[in-house]
Amino acid sequence: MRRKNYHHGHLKNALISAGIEILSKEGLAGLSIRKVAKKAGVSHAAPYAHFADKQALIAAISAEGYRRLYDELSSAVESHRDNPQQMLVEVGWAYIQFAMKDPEHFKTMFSGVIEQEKDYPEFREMSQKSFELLVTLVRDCQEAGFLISGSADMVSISLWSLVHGFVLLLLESQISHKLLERMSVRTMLIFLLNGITKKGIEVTEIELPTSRV
Amino acid sequence: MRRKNYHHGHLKNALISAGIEILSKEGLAGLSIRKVAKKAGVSHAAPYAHFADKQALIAAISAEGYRRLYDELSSAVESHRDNPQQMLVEVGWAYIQFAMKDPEHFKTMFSGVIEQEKDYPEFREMSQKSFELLVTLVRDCQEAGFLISGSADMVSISLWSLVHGFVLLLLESQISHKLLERMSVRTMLIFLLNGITKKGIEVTEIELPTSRV
DNA sequence: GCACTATCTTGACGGCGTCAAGATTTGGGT
DNA sequence: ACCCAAATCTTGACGCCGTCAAGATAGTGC
Repeated sequence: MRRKNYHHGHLKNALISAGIEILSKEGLAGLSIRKVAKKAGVSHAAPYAHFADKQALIAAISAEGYRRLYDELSSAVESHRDNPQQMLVEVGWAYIQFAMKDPEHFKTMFSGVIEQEKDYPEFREMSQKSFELLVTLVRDCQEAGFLISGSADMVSISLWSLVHGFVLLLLESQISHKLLERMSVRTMLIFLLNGITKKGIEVTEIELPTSRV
Repeated sequence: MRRKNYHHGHLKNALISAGIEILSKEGLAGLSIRKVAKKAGVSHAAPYAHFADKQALIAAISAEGYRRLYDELSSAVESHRDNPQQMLVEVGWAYIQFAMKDPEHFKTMFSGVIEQEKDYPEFREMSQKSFELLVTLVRDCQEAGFLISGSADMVSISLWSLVHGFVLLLLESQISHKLLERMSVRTMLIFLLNGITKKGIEVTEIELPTSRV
């Protein structure tokens, strides 16, 4: 892991890791190639051996984010194979927790990359994988009969839009403070999901003041 | 309107206008104080007489965005005072059109400003006004009996999250191309809204290939 | 062991945000 | 009418930034 001589060895990954750290501490505006390079222990132009430009580094950081998000969503699915209804809640909850754990990384994934017609294949591939996971989940829920009917693609977009929009409004402090005092984020999620499920989802957990996020 | 002598006269507004133009053409990354100053015809440090730093300029640009968004939403409401159901659709549609007309400006409004504990009063005030417009609309729809029941605040957040998330995914090209070929954005909006209304919303307009957005 | 390629360093360029010092204008109080 | 304080704008400077070109160094295949 240490830098011995001229060559680093795993510089590309080191740069991505350093970038994620800086991003989460200082935000996208504070992320610079030179800082990333310094953190990885190389000179200021070394990153250009691995990334065409700053955009490409941000794309790689975003792709890594999608990889982590996919893992979180997957394990939420695995933990509730038997109960599609709870699975839906837990996947939504995992999405929200992922976003709140590292808001800057999450926001960058969805607003820092796509410009012009440049293509970042790994980026698009990982994002597609997550969406397919959601579509499968929706189909299960529809077969179980408690989710609204309609094209699974469109229902998936509904769910994704709903949770994605909600967490972004949350991160941008657009959800009123008063509301957040009365209700935990998880309860809000359940309210949101209840809106587009046929049968209501039970609020199984009593909301305690200490559990508020 | 012209620059005659030393003093500009309406520099603050000129800077905001210039900023919006640059933002919409070159994106947030391409927005610099120096470019804005040049476009307004003043020296590179002149903006500092009106804005504490770049953040403050971006906040002002965002606040102006909220002002315009509020106008759009208001006139959508005014046009359909008699029919709450259609009003809901048209307000959502106005939101989407606003975002698609100037994506960079819209995205900046929701992801460029809030950092640390800084407060930009006009920014928050305009955003709150728009939300209150939505809450009023929701109450009307609930009284008309076709929107799901529950706290008007929470239902408003549901609707806002849904449409906001959807349009952001759209702008970030996260909605699959195949889907967009089969369905217009307006039809998708109606599908989304159908999910959380009691009675379905009629798709009154036949979707023609040429009307696809 | 040699040539080729990938990787990394050094140095330079213009653009950036920001600040300090000074010039110019405006406006209120007398 | 005048003066002075405040507001507004210019000029010049600083360090940081993204990027590129030239060159140094290390690994790789023959």
